[in-house]
Amino acid sequence: MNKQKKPYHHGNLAESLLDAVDELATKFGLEAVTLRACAKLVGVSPSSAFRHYSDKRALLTAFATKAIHQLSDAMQASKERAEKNGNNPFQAVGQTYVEFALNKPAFFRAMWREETIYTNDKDYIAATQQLGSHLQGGFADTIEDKDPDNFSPQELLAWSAVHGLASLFIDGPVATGESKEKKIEMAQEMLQTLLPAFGTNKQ
Amino acid sequence: MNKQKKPYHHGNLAESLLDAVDELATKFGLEAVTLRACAKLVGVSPSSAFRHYSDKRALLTAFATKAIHQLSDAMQASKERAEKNGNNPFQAVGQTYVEFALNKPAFFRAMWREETIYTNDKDYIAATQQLGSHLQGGFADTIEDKDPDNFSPQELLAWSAVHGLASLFIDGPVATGESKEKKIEMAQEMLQTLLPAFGTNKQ
DNA sequence: TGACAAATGTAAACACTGTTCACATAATAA
DNA sequence: TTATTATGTGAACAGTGTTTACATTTGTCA
Repeated sequence: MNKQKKPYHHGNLAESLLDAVDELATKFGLEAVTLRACAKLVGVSPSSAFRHYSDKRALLTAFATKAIHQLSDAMQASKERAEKNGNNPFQAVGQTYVEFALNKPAFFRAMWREETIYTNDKDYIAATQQLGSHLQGGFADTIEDKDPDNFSPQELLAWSAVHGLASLFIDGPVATGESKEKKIEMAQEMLQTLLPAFGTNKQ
Repeated sequence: MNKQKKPYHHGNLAESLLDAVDELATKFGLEAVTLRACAKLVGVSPSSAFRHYSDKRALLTAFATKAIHQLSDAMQASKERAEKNGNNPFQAVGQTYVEFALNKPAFFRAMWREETIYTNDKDYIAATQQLGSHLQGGFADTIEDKDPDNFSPQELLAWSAVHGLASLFIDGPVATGESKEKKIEMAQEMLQTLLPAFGTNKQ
């Protein structure tokens, strides 16, 4: 009956609150994420959250930042895997982007919410820049332009295509009733169609 | 001093509430749209809204539907203008899509919010289908496939590209500090880059 | 060791939110 | 006219983010 008395101090509340956002957003959607529900889930009083985050918005910003890092890591891994197996990294990375949105829609939504996060937060900006560079990295073998600071029209097109498809899948009227596998297949076809726009028409 | 006594009945409260959502969303963002604020703006008690909308979510659904119709109309007009002037309707329609998001970000956001609107609402679905057909209409001269029921990979690519760019502009980290004109220019370049993906490489 | 300061968690309150319900008023139908 | 329906109201409800004064623990330095 290991009922040990709970200590007054939680230990690492800041991180645990992020986990609570994760769990609630995954289970009930982002709109259902409430400061009080997070606190209850962690087993702590609502006001304690404000010792670690100035705002609910700050908490969501931290969550968005974490989500972006997850996506970055997934893309990086996908790129390396493709290179090792001799596959086109562009296709692989693009597909990973869409797949992430399909698997974790609440995370994907949380990342891009001008109105509910602090988009000028230092860590958030750093995360988006890292994501951008990973995108460019994935494109590197397919798209020639490599100015590391600016996105070329081709790079912007590639990012827009996968980002748009992901958004249309999870929030738009595209393929609403279809299975996840079907959607991934559609993503592959779309990426295939996109290749000729990059001049070097390698497969 | 035309201070006439306000009648007990408003007249067309349902429509006026939509206007209130419009005004508040445009001024303060979608997150600031509150049922009570809408009611106050219209000059009516908060509970009266529930005579016309079962929910706040139903109100937002109606607003989203209206926004989609606006976008549809803008695209239709843009297509006709391009055809009359001998321009590429694809470029015109695509640019209109992005421009709409830039000019009315709150409207654009409101359209695609699985979690805050009833996406299975009859009118909402009808509006999205109309939008889809207008998109296909705009692509008609550029993209060969014309199955009216299903989006071909090329059509999906085209929609994803403009939708993604619009989303990245208003909610993402792309071209954050840039002017609207610069962004429209970027959109044009992106659409130009996209043309080779459609085989028939007409300008 | 002890005293004091900093960090971290709490309870109670605040204004605000969406929503409901009994009621008031107006428009319409019989 | 009367009865019925549609529309708007005021007061209440639970739930929200947030602040404030206070409690408890941890760390620091004599």
